[in-house]
Amino acid sequence: MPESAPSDSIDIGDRLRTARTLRRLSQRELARRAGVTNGMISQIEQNHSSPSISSLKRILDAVPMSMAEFFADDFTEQNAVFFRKEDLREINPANLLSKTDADAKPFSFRQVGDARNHTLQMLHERYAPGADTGPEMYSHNSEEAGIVIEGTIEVTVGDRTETLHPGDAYLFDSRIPHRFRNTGDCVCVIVSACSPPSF
Amino acid sequence: MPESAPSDSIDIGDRLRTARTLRRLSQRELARRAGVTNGMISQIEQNHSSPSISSLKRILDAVPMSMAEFFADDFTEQNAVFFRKEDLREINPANLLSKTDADAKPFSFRQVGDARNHTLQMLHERYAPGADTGPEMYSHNSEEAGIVIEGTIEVTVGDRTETLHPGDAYLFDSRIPHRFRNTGDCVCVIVSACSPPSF
DNA sequence: TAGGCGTGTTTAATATTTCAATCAACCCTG
DNA sequence: CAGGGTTGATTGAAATATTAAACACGCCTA
Repeated sequence: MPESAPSDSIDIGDRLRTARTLRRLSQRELARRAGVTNGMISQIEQNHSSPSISSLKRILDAVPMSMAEFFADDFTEQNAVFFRKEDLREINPANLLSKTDADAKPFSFRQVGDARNHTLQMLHERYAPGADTGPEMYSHNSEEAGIVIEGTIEVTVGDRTETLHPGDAYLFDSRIPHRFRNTGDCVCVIVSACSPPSF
Repeated sequence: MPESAPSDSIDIGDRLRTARTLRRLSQRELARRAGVTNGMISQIEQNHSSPSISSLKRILDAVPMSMAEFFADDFTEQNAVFFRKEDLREINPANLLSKTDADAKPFSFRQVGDARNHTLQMLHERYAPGADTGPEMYSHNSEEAGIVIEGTIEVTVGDRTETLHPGDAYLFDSRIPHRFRNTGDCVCVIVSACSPPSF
């Protein structure tokens, strides 16, 4: 009757409990959906029994969560729901090596969570006055959208150009060449989303 | 006594057998390393029993393979060792949308396998005459190296510039700005490696 | 405070996995 | 062809997972 998982083994119990509580399911509710007993869920979560693959599969299907997700190394991070401002990760490659603060750079793209684990990528973007992404050669096969929060930005998509102000928004197929230019004299902030992720 | 895995379930048996034979292990050898019986391996591979997590973990540790790898969706591809020329995937974003053959483009980067699953990325690169990556803004935190196979290429790393000929090679920290230009009049082919992967 | 409803946990019975041993087939080599 | 090596598959006994039901606790309301 193992009480806690040995160090070289995965703590199945903890993982299952985390997965379950993240979805705000009770043991009974999850058990009902999975077609197993609540007692079994309890035993597994306490590492009092090591479920068979078929059992774990049925349970995870009810969460729902894939086996691959369940056993992924960065389990908790991958399932995070809330992110503090300072936890948004800068993904503009040009900013990564520099010691100077990203705020001093022409643009900064801060990503919510880790897009590699999701089909939706959300960015907090910041364009300094004069910043210009240039004609975008990188045309990922996605859709992207955004809303201007602060400042103004000139957006070019295909042959159409508009200057957007706070509250304005855009939505287009990423395959169309696109370009962002801050033609104003103050910082522009945008919240954008892209699906599937482009980085 | 289930004979074959139902469609909504994972074929554990097949996966384990694939993992085992990929490493050229016999059921008995794997069993010995894992500290289980060969009969058990046999039963699992035939889907005559659904192993407990702890058992599967012990077995996979002996392969060795992580649970996450085992349950990854692209199981066989991820463990591929040999790749035919035509299976190298183009990763130059500018080439992906175009219907015209990548060979007509200024550059083509063909990746061996899927770098996302590895810490080493190898590319078969092709530069048309006049092709120029431009001053590389993307400075990933990696090391990269390459050998020129065919043609000539002018490589700039930091403040040093050299023109390399077949057989010549380079090795540098990717954080240093770098640029590749084909100043010759014929195609240049390079085999390069990068670790960790940059795309 | 009693009663109902919600948790998660425990327990004895049952179903399944796992072990140890055996079986059957194949490939060598003498 | 016999003998010893390998391989993977099978079988009844032992160990373990899973079930169904009871248990214990907290929370609300009458």
